[in-house]
Amino acid sequence: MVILPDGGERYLSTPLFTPPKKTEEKKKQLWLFNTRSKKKEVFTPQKEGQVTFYSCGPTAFEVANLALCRRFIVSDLITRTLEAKGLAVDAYMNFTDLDDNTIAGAEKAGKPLREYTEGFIAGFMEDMETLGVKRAKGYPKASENVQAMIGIARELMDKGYAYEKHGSIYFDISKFKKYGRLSGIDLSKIQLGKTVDLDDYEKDNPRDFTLLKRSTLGELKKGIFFESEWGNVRPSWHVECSAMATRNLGPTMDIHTASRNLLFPHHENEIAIAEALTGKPLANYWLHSELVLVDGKNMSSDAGNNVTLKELLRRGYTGREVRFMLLSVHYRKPLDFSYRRLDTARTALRRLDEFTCKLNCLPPGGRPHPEVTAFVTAMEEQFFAAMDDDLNVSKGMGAIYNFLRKVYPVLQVNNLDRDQRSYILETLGRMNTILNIFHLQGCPLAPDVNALIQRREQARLAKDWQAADEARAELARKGIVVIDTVNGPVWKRVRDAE
RNA sequence: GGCGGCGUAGCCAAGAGGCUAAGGCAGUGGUCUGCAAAACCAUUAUUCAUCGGUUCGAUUCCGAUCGCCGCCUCCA
Repeated sequence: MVILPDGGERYLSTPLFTPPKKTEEKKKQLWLFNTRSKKKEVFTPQKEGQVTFYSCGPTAFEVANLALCRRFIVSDLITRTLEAKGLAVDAYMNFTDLDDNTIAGAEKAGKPLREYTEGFIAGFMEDMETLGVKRAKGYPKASENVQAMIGIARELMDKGYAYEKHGSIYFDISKFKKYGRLSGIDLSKIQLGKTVDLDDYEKDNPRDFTLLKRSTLGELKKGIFFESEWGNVRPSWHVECSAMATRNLGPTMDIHTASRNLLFPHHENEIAIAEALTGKPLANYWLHSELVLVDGKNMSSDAGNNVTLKELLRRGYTGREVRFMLLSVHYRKPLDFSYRRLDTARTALRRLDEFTCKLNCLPPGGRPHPEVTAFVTAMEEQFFAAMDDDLNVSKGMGAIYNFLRKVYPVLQVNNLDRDQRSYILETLGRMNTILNIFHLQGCPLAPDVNALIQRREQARLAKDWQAADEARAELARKGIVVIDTVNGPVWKRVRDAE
């Protein structure tokens, strides 16, 4: 329930506050696009009030690029939206620290595997922090769950879903009838060997995938191997995710998410492994975010058009600006990255900051505006309705900008009282639990800064422009910009650290 | 070849069978201002890739065409 600063008598009679109960309930449901059904579905967790959530994590062998960042910002968006609805989210995200890439990378870097991957994991966590991504409950690592993976292979062998060949264990796709349902792939029409050098494998059927890979000589020498009844092996990516997801969240999780490019074959294989064992769906809702492009082409290190978050930070952009840019396109649409786009996000964000800053700096003594409270309520309603509609951030931002346009002129002439001001800030705060892009904290005036601002004001009153400009220059040296408004000066930091 | 997706103003981006096709950025005009910077206000698509069809009515549904993107069991 909304707390109305003036007691709300005036507004309680408006239609905003008297919607029929039923439609209100209906509106509050969260609709998510489920890849499995290719439709928006009402989200209902298995256990009331609780959500189990798994997100395919990064491989610890390269610095996170924007495509990866987007994936986790979307997963953060989902988590935060669920939490804003009062649900407790059990979120897990894995680290793939044991696979061809990490082993090859460590080899090339001349480092022990663990030391090599730990470096990337630490860098990744740093990136998530700068992007304002909430921490998951757990971050399982593939290398620390190998016994469970070997156990899965054993069980699949027992159930007749897997076979051994030359020391490697493969999953027999022909035994799993539901294979391909999530991605809608028709195995008989697939072009074999399109991206795989089939000569490297000894599978019965090229469509089968690896569960455990026989260790190579090089791996044995480095101690990267795990003993099993079939000899020394290491697990494949697919069995890793399957094991870590079910181990932490049970046979069926509410939501499994990652980006589109993992849909096939990875998620299909993950499902085959898990469901062959349990007979239960691996996840009730599959959510896939779209890719990040550069000039219309998929961003990847292979394509040579990689842009990392760290590179953007080096260029002076903030994590917040990157987050805002990545958030501003619907998650199921590709996002074409460009610096122009990032600059646009920066400008838009600056305008939002300007608003909250002015709101915070507003001198007391304003008079209540008759319509503002209704504007705020409308914005909040529209915003959360947009989020409930498959996380439509663009639409939600539209509600915010519309609000801004109505309220700015009011703010401009200080026609807001204290209660209205805090009502706006509280509402933005609620929306910010999802967006995490607003700067809502007040402008605490450091005494020396305050003194300078006062000195400048005195000088301006006395029309001593030279002294006024000196004070402004002094403030600039401290990284403070003063903006003169009809309500007096407003100040802000040139660059907010975050 | 198979599967999936996209094409809305200079750029970005929502939308949905019929109410003025949200909003952002840039542009233009104005207000404010000692200067400066910023900000605020106003304004910018007879039209939604093209061509057909369904319909009283489609940009929204269906079909075709053109263009672009992703995936097709290396790895992630």
